[in-house]
Amino acid sequence: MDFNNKLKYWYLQNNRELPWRKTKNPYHIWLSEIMLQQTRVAQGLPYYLKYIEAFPTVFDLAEASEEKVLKLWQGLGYYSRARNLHFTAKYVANELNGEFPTSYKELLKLKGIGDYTASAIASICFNEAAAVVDGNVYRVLSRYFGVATPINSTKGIKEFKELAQTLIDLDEPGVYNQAIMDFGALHCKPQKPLCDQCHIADSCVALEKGLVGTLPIKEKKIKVRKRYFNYLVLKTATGYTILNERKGKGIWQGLYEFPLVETQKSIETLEELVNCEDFQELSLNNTSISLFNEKEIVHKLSHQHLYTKFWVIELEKHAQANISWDVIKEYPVPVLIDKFLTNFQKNKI
DNA sequence: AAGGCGGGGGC
DNA sequence: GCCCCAGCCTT
Repeated sequence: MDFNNKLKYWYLQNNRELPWRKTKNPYHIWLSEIMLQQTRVAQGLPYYLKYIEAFPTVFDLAEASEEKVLKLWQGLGYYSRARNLHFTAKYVANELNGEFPTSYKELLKLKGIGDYTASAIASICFNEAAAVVDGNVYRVLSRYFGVATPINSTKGIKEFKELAQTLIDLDEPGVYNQAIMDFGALHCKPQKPLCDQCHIADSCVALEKGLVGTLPIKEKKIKVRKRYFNYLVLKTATGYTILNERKGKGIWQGLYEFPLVETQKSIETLEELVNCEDFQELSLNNTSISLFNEKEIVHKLSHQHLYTKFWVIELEKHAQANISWDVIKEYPVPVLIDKFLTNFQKNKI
């Protein structure tokens, strides 16, 4: 049997039952593929179900507010995916009459759709022989064929795409693509792969040469930056606070947060906080300020560690405090803020 | 070509 | 602590 038939045979017996596997509706497939970028199936699945329910068609998604789209995405991370998703939904609904493009080449032009996602949609929905290369495919191919080219180098990306393209099943490209990904996710896993019960182990180069633990090869490690956040949680006597939308390029674009005082190192005293320029700009006088979390909260992103303190500020009124505590949970916020809100409101009762 | 972008889970 | 996850976009 060929490599592709062996994988399809494995898939026949071992595939996961997932909601997006019951359909070829490009809207559903697109939604699932965007959500699963750099995301485990277990984490993405509940979001997929929420989205299908809230936005049954691409028109529903197109008509939704950006805030609603981000709110339902809250917690899934990489929020540019949600913004691009919304942009593309509007484009497909308004410019393409709700019909997704039907080829790899055309799909690739849509915002938020790269090589992987265009290949996935084209193969699954339209039977086009476009090979997907995701983290699973890199691992399976590098091990089975003993390819040591770094998977995140320009050369490696090209090489693995070409190799994958020579292997794809021409009759059922969509099934084959999902088969190799499921095989990578469930069987040829990063840690503790199931080599002793693998049906293609006899022709696996990595197993033969003892390279299963070292392949695939990835170069460059990301550096983690430390940041020190102080959030000013206002509480007016009438029950209002301030939330700001994060703009610009950094993390959490489009999400909301309390007024932020960022410093170069951890703030230890109230006096230090009050002397910060960003604090003084809010002109808070006659207030009572207390530190909510005695122990700094460390919120870890893949490339930043955020050392965070929440300062609760009670005051009579404030010109900018226009968000009622009653509706604060309707705003899309980072997980860091959401966890605080849960704790804060629990303690109050 | 390199860097930025979340959050969770496994070990 | 480190690595990885159905990657993409910007510079």
